[in-house]
Amino acid sequence: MTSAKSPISLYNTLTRTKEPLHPLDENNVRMYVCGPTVYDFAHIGNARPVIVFDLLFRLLRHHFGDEHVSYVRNITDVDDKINARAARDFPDMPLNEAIRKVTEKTADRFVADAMALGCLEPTHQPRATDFIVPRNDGKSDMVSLIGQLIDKGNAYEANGEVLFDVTSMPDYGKLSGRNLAENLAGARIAVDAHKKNPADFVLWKQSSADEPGWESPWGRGRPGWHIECSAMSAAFLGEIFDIHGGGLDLIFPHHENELAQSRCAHGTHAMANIWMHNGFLQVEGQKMSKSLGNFITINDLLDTNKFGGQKWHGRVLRLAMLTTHYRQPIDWTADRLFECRSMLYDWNKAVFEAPLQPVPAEFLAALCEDLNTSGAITILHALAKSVNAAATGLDKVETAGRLRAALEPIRAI
RNA sequence: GGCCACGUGGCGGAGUGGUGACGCAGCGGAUUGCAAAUCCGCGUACCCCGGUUCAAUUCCGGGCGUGGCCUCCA
Repeated sequence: MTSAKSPISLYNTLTRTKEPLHPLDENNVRMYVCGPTVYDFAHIGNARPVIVFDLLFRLLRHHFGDEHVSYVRNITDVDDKINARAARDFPDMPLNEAIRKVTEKTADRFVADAMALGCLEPTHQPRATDFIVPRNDGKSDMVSLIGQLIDKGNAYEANGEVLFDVTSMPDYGKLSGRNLAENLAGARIAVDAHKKNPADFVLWKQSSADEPGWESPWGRGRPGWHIECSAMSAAFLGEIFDIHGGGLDLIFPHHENELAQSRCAHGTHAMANIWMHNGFLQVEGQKMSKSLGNFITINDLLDTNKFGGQKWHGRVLRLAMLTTHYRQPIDWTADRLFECRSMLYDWNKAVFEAPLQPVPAEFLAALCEDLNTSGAITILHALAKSVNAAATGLDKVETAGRLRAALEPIRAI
């Protein structure tokens, strides 16, 4: 009776329903989340998946045991945007050196931001550049994966590129609900002459002498965007794992293509069993963009007065992000931050130094229901109220301990 | 144009086929020397139009609005 846990149920983009989580291996529950491309400081929109999936990571750890959950969040440090940024910011430096400067600085900042937001370090935080060419330890790599796809007839070489042939996979498009034929009929896709099919996407492209490149059977080049996640997820989580997460915008093409690559290369029926996607964020009712001047980085919020006229503690940002269900759109406003700050203030006051109690079951139950953070917050309010209203010191301490358990170890909120 | 979400009280935001979650702000009261803190009470919300139903905010259809994706954007 000690572990009368609620089952965890999660909304699966693949099936468009909420499903109970049945891990392939309860001793190693595996989750992969697409991390940042490190060409610029992470903005507040980037923070959403970081926080949401950290919450899920914590919930899984609580549920299955800290040692029984593997969470991989990659860092994409090879990308043409990075190259462009490096050339812009360090015009006098050799490109490779400039790139390293950009990616290291940005990646460090990202890791620091995530920590400030109360996130645990993922179990593994691989960098794409370490998984391009075959490795000494035999972990999955991009070049080998591409080779397998060619061997199996899912990819072809053309015009110096290696392309994935989408027609080689009968149910390509299932995740994003896209019908290949309809897409083609739309004719809004620029057709590259060397592609067999306009929807075919790049696995490997050649690099010019001044672009970063790695040796491969198809010449010196660099990987396409999607293949890195196929390689890194397989490297740490195997061919099929439990949960794959990311932002809504990644469903197509990124996740669709990742899934196609992995399944075809491995000959599996699935890449991940549950695909989760967080909703988008707006700032003060508007789409966030540099041209509107409302582009705001995590660092701006933590360390400057640019938003709401003051700095914000990471816990306030975390709570603000979780007041709205992760699949809903969220409007990021200063009012929200002020409100969340006062909520935290009230809870912290109620908690004082009470010894920890077990995490309240109702609280966990809310989170188990597809991360119903609003429901969980309601429980916290109720607990804080009980603490304040408790007649005896004993009740007060006990309830405060339960509140503290919800606030601290799980740091669900 | 195609596909997909979403639309709840002043604000934020869950949820549900049938007695108005929860929080913030506001108002009234209790307590308090005053204040703070705390507690109690107060709001008759679910975009519009049809349909199904004894009953719809909740299901179905249409409309309007907002947002997203449609090749590298979380």
